[in-house]
Amino acid sequence: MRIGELAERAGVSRATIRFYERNGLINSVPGESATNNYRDYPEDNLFKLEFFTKARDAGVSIADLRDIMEALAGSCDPADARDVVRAKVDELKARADQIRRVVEFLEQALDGG
Amino acid sequence: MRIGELAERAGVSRATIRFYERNGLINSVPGESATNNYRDYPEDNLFKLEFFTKARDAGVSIADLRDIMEALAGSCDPADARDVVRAKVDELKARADQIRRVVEFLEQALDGG
DNA sequence: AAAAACAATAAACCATGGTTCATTGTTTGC
DNA sequence: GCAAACAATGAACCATGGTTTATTGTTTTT
Repeated sequence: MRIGELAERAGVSRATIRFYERNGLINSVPGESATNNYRDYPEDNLFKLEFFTKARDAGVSIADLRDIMEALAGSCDPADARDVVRAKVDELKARADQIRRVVEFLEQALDGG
Repeated sequence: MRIGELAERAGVSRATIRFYERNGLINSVPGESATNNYRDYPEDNLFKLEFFTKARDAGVSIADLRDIMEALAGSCDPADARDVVRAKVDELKARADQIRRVVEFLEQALDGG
């Protein structure tokens, strides 16, 4: 599909898609038309973008997403891939814990105030 | 205490303290010396900075921290204050949920891969 | 066929959250 | 009393994560 359709279906802007592509998060192939150089974005980018949006919301950086996608794509040793992803998972869990502590503090402040 | 001591005890840089102060997160008073214009940072800033560090780590923005501190300082209606803080708590809980979902996805990817 | 919408590319721009630098003045340790 | 460390101020700088703005060319709509 073309970038506009992908953008609309994924709920992100075309500019964001291009930005992600520049940063290696998604990929496109040359379109089949000979008269233009429009790119074709395979269906799986839709799924990826949905994940990226959630993950970005959860505080995962672009760099981390790139690492994760590269690892999951199995470009290298699967054991290495697991390590990369597991490390990110641990970071995320730590972050969730941190949030829990902050929430706890704020709720105590509410009760105490 | 002076900025250097606060910085060291709170584990942040002096520049960060000045940045936070510019942004209304902490406050200082003029020092007692007549020969300089060094500021004095009351003890409670130490506690605040520890909270800010945790909260920033959890993804709370400077603007949110300012709102929260203003609300907790009880500058206005206590009911309003509760609302502000409760709203932030809800946001943080949503963020934690989001992280949980991302972690779940990544763990499934690990199991599936 | 002409206007409106879409696409590619590059560059500039923006907010956030700091950090670094330069300058000037103060205080402290030796 | 003199260098080293500390403080205040302001401005510049940096990374991150996008968004906006040309510019040029293509396609679709009417």
